[in-house]
Amino acid sequence: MPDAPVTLSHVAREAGVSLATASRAINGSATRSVREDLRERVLETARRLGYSPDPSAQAMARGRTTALGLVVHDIADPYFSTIAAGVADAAEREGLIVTLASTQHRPDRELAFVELARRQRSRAIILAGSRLVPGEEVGTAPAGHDAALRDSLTAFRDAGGGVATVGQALGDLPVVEIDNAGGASALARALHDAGYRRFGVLAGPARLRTAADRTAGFRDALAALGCAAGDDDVVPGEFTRDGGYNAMSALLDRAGGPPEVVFAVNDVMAVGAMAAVRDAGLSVPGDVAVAGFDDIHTLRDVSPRLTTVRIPLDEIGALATRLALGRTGDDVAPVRGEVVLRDSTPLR
Amino acid sequence: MPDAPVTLSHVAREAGVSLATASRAINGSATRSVREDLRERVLETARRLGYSPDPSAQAMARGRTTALGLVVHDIADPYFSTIAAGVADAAEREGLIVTLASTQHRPDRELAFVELARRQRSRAIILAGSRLVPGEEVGTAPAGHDAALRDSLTAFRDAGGGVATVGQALGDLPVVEIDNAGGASALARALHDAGYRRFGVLAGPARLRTAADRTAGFRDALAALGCAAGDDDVVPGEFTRDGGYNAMSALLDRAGGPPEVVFAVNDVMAVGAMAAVRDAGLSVPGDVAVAGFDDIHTLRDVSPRLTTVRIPLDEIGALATRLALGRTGDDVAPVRGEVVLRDSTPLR
DNA sequence: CTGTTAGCGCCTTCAC
DNA sequence: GTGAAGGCGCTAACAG
Repeated sequence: MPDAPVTLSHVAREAGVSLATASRAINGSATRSVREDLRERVLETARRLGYSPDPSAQAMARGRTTALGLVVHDIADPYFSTIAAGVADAAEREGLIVTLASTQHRPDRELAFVELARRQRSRAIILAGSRLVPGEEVGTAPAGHDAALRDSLTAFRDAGGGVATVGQALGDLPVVEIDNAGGASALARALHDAGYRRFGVLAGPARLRTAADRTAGFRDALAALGCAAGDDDVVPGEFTRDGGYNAMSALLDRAGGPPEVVFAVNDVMAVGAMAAVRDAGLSVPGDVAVAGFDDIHTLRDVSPRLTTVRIPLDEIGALATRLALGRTGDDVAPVRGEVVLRDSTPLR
Repeated sequence: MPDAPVTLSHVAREAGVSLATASRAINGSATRSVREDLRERVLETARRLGYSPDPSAQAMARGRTTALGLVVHDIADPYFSTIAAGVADAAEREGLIVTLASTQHRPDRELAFVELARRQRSRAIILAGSRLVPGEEVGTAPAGHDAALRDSLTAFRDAGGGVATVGQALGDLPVVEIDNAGGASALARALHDAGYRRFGVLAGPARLRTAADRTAGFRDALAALGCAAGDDDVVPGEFTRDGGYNAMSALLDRAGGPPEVVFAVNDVMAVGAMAAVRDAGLSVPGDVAVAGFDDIHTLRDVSPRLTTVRIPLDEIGALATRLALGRTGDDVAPVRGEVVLRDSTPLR
């Protein structure tokens, strides 16, 4: 099976028709149509010759590609890989090719990839992962990063490209808006109902909106219930297993003993936190109860089973894809979390 | 910021040079070079006009793209997402764009994507995920599937494309060869050393080479030690959490009581298996010890901590990328597993 | 060293 | 309904 790239003109010649007819037969022009028998013949020889169109050539002729750019913070993180699975599936259904960028949490790479996708004339761009908290844009996040991203994506959109962000809105771009604050509030209330009164929070990275919103939602609800978590009970950390481990360790080392229950702002951190509790010779939930956020599928079976806020990550990818492609009426797709109480936070 | 795609000819005209010179200045042709002052001038106007080349046009003119195709069974599976992270990182370093295909375990989509990547003139293709066991290719796997895949990839390679497979070899294509059988054998010996004598195996899908190799490696080592697992003790199942859960449930329902230790051929199944044990009112490792394979990072903290065979998944992605790009001398990169004994299989 | 000229593979007016 | 011809943006021989 040698590789003499069979082109449209091969097919046309072989089928005894013109290039134009072959083209119209194979992807059905909007304006012109082709006589049935010719169409048949072209399709048949195309199949026989193993023809398939060159995406680059089509892209150039049409002025737009068939690519869908997906930008995530870290594809190894189950949060993102689950979303990516949804995107990949929906994109395949739409006949689009997914180009993936895993930025490893470096905002500059986020922007660089968006620019790349733009000049590649991608069909659409999906930007997953938290935006930044205004004013906290330091270090790896150049000031104005999100603004630059917004401008670039807006220009892309004005030029006819599809855009969707996942998490929180960026400008007035289409968004799958996750109710992080609301979910965390609901969790706080549920834990309060379960009898907990002394709370700790593993707050994640302060500069990430997602982490900040979950933390704020949780603390606000607690305050409303009259048992606010003090600042000492809120420990920042990375959005990772180790971040959760370290933050929980810090909380345990604190004078005054551990809180009754600790809310880690995502499941991955929660699992790290549980490990820290055990390594300290304590037990979950005996000594400290633990709750997370996301309901990551592969983490659902940790022991004790983890209380969390379920986010339909698998659907979010498909939703974002539809949104980016303008398949939905609205430009905002709200997604709510659902509190799932499990063994890691028994009634108290 | 409107989006009037500025092309090379705009830049050339504006800089007062020919199209060819502009092209050479911007990309640096291999053969020709450009006078310093002209180059300077072209680059400057390019920057000023916000020019950036159209990848599709370049692809067409050059006959090759800058895309790296990555094919996985399921990007939501941590095994693959970890590999993908490595690939994404290495590809970015090489200036390549990753196009992702998540086939959802459908072999036909695997082939379809490879063909797509070929006609797209991708720079390289990385095929991750298990090959099939010869003779077991039924159902969703048309007979000869792997052969077709091999032929297609070989043709791609002969035409100058880079190829790497991950897991086991496919024809004589470059491969990151994971020693699944050896790792499983070592695990069997380690468990035997730890005092276990009655073994069960959650064997995964019989048609997948990876699952079959791990199962065979484990059983062979046991046989050599004189305490072979009977066929009744080997239960097939899906390569997922639910697959592990169901297979373990079946094992527990069996007359004669559970084995002392159960080897699940991957960590995800092992976690499902643990859940099944608990749901049956038994404990791990008190009633049944459990071991897995892969050492998935996010699963490292399940309780009890999971004994497994560690595979350096994060490095494998980078390795496969280098291999596909011919950055390494050899065409075979062997990867061995390392047994990691943890709390889920205490000394007995 | 620079400019001119063909294409790359396909789509799409435009005539027929 | 069909074919011929031009052009998408860029590169790579070719001349000069």
